[in-house]
Amino acid sequence: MTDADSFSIRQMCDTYSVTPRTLRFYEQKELLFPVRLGTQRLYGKRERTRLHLILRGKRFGFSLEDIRQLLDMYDRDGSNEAQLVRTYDLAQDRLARMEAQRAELDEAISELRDQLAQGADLLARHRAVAAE
Amino acid sequence: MTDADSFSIRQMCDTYSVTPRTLRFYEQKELLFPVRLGTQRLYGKRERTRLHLILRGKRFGFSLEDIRQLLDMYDRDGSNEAQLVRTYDLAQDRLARMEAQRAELDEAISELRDQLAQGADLLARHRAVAAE
DNA sequence: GGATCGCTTGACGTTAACGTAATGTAACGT
DNA sequence: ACGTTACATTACGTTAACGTCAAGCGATCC
Repeated sequence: MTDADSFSIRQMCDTYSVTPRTLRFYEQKELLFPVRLGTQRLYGKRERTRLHLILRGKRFGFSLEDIRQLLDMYDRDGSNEAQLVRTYDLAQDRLARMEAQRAELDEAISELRDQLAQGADLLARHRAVAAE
Repeated sequence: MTDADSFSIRQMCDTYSVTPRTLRFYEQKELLFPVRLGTQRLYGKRERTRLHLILRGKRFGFSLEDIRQLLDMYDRDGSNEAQLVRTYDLAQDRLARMEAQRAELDEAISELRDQLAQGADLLARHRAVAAE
């Protein structure tokens, strides 16, 4: 921790439960851009939130390439309007997809709940028979 | 459509937007078990709901192996109690994970919404400047 | 000053989830 | 009978996302 609040690669790995190889891989794929102190990597606040978003994206089944585009969206310059509008549209699209995903997830959850209720029922009857 | 409501492989592909290769692959991995009429595959109602669940699972980032175990859960015999209990526990575990995922998804959605609001703001100011 | 520790950079290996190409056969129209 | 269509099997190829292994550098501990 040379400077202010920078993490070493090890601290990152421990904090986020990933391997060094994974972090270097993400860097190579231009998902992360740690500062270099000599040869070492230093991960500031920005890189940490980025990693957070990456891992979350993965849990939702997005590919790293998808995620990279999402991340790019997060820190666009906003200097020219066309660019800005394009980014905005992209984000809206993404939002719509995530809301759809949530609807589906809700459906899946309630189905699973039914399934569980049936299972509990079956178990109860099974025990009733066994107890006679 | 030889019998009652069986789908051919092509009908399946068209209905669910997958390739024949994918269906055969799922069969090889024991996720689907179409009936054979001679050499042809016939997909009944059961196989169709299974495929539906498979595709949904994929969209949530589950691996095929994960999904296979889930599917097995759906049509267990329930003959012996130990088995039944194990299945029940597994399902509860799965439910917990999905609910966690939903919470995370909600978080991600509201973050994205904030992001969008900021974007709209930036755009508005950008235009205000340009209009003077 | 030698060993260890933590990090580095290649480079090749691995697994999942299919794609693709080659070849074969069963049914069907003409 | 023949060609086309629709399906089949077998087998090798591909991409993403890392794992693993080899070899080297820089600081630190003894």
